[in-house]
Amino acid sequence: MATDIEMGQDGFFMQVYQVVRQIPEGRVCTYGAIAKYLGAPQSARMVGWAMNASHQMPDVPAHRVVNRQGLLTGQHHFPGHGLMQKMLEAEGIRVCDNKVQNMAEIMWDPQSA
DNA sequence: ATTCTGACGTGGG
DNA sequence: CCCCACGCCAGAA
Repeated sequence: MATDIEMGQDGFFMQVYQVVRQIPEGRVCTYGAIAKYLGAPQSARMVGWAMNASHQMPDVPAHRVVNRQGLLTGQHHFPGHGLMQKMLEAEGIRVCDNKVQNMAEIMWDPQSA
């Protein structure tokens, strides 16, 4: 029934959540990488939109999802100020000025998983 | 119903 | 370097 989240494997959102959930600790992923992995490289926006609803999803480390530049674009959506960066740094991720420094090294690609 | 915006990415000027 | 437009889909006004 559609009263609740009936998005199973057919739901684009759900697919995004599952991918994000698989992001290992200390690693980050990009919206585009997820979108591309799902076969929608042009729908990176939807990935971000899905993340917006991710707060109803358990074990969805949205803080590990950054944009192509490695910028913590979703930082403003997190409770508290600078929480996202703090969480990333807590995992050993080097962040500076709201941007992941060694992003290329910690970049986790679902396709490679 | 229409219009705009949005946690993006790519391409063109 | 900066600015603009397109695509993609969903949600809010």
